[in-house]
Amino acid sequence: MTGTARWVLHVDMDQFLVAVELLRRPELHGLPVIVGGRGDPTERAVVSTASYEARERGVRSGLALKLAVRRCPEAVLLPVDFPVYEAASAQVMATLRAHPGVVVEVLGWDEAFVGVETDDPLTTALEIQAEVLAATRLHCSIGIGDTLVRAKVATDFGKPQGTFFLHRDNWLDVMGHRPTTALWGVGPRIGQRLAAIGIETVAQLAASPDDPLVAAFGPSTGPHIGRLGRGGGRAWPDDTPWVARAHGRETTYQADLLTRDEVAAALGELAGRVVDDLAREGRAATRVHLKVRFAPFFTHTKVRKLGAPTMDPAVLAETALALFDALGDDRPVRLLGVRAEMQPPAGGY
DNA sequence: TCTGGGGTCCTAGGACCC
DNA sequence: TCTGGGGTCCTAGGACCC
Repeated sequence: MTGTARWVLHVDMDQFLVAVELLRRPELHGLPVIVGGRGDPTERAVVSTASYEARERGVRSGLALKLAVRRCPEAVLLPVDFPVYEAASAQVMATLRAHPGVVVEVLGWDEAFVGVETDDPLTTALEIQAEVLAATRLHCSIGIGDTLVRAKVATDFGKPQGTFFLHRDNWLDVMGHRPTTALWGVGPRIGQRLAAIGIETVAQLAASPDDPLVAAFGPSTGPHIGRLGRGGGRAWPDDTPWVARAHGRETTYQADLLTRDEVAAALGELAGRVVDDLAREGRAATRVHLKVRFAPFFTHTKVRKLGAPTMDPAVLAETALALFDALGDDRPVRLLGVRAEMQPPAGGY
């Protein structure tokens, strides 16, 4: 037997929300299916997940439902059903943790990093795919890498229902010619700013010294982006239980809010829900954030430290309304959000 | 033409203190 | 009257992720 090594598997469920819906609606198999909002294309909402058939018609996550049905009029539209997906997700994660000798770091509803020590990570990946399928009747793709970033990026090349390897020896062969935005953690804005300093591709980023990156992005983000380009960074998952830093609630209103009274009532309702979330965990708020999107398109965020940590929804709502008034803007309100940062638990995060 | 709702982490710049 | 360096806290906002 050859020596074992540590590998990171990135397990990602295929078209997760749609796949869960197909379990209870098998007759929809092979059809363009879209899960989003309340399933009503006339409402303000976006696509959460589209089936592969719908993706072929140009429907993507984040696309407005109105536009999605215009692109794919024959699509079957389903409302988002959170409790069902949460239950399926819990089943998936429990299946991963049941594999002998693994360390599991959950990334979201439908994905997780799995650390394994083995001389044959591909066999482990195939075993995990089979175990998840047997337990949940759901398919997943698995990226295998020697770092978290490489495993995460690899998954897309394995979709659907496949696997893909990315490690230090093939990273630049596979990724070098691609735009920097192909990296996990490099979005359109950072991509633009990299291009402005002459870095267009992953290979160019990987070859860049830290200095210009620090100058452009700061002492922490700069070197971090450079590491992303080399596929470097953390090489082992962290299974420490997750502790929330903040809780927030936001709502897009189907009809814009036009008066201060409407805004006040909406803030009271949002603040009440935030307070419920905090109370459930026995946590105290330290700062309140208000997010407002005016019609059309303009987002404004305000932050204020509370005089004393509070879990009184009236105080939270008053604080948020004071912040709103301070904006001094009387345009129609399309979205409101209230978020509370929380005191760290004893012992810190 | 229309853009959800839940989060995380980082930076810039000003205030304030020693 | 003008001038420091360093540190910390706070506000406001940016960017990214699923």
